[in-house]
Amino acid sequence: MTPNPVQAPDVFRAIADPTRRAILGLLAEQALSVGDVAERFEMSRPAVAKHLKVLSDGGLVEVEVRGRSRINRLNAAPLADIAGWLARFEGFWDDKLTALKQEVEGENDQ
Amino acid sequence: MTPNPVQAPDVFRAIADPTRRAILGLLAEQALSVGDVAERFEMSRPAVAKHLKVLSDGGLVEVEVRGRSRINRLNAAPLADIAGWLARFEGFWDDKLTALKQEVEGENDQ
DNA sequence: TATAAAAGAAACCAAATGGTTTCATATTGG
DNA sequence: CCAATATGAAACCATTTGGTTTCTTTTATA
Repeated sequence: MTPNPVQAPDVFRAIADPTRRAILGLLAEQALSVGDVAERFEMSRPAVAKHLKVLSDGGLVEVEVRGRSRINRLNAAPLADIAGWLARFEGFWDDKLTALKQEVEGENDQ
Repeated sequence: MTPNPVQAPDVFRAIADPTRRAILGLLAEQALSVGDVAERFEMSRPAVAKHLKVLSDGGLVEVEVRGRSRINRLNAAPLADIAGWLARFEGFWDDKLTALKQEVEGENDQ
């Protein structure tokens, strides 16, 4: 009967949009109110508020109601779902990119 | 001249759809023709073909034309872009989830 | 050489997405 | 208390998305 469709909060969908990824980048630096986030983008506040809703539906943003403003705070934990999914494919990355990745990680031998 | 606008092949968008993620999982096991992929899903072949196009636009699938059939092969390399983006946030993951991720990674060999 | 198989292409559709503007509500400060 | 502030909510819109069906083209093969 599939009793609870419940709409799996889709973190993959949440990060699909570049604006939302930029918002996450902002929130990684500091928690911000809706208005403060909106100031940094060339779109209306309601548009930004919708993006924030998608992000909080995906569990990536937590909202602290503080008087008349809502403070949006990054919760990166759900990104682990994506990392977990990616891990399946790590064996398929080609040598060049594996090397690049290792360089980035500071593991430069040979 | 900005010679090649080239439409940044959006790998984030490519993996946003669960059907497309499932297709990538299939192709990780073996390269498949369009029809072979479509057989595994409860949707029409053209629908699957469209998903494959999004994946190849995102660089995640390479097509080898072989007679009248097109063999679709996983190219996981662009997933490194996602891994790179994720790396920014690794400092924000809590210990429990880091442990979970490592567990998932360990399952690969079994 | 017909015919069947594999896929592409096009037209179409409903729903979701990403944006807008306008209005309503709650909270704070003077 | 009243005005300004911060946000939510609703209505609306255009485009994209994810799917369909139907038709065409290409290629292999009996």
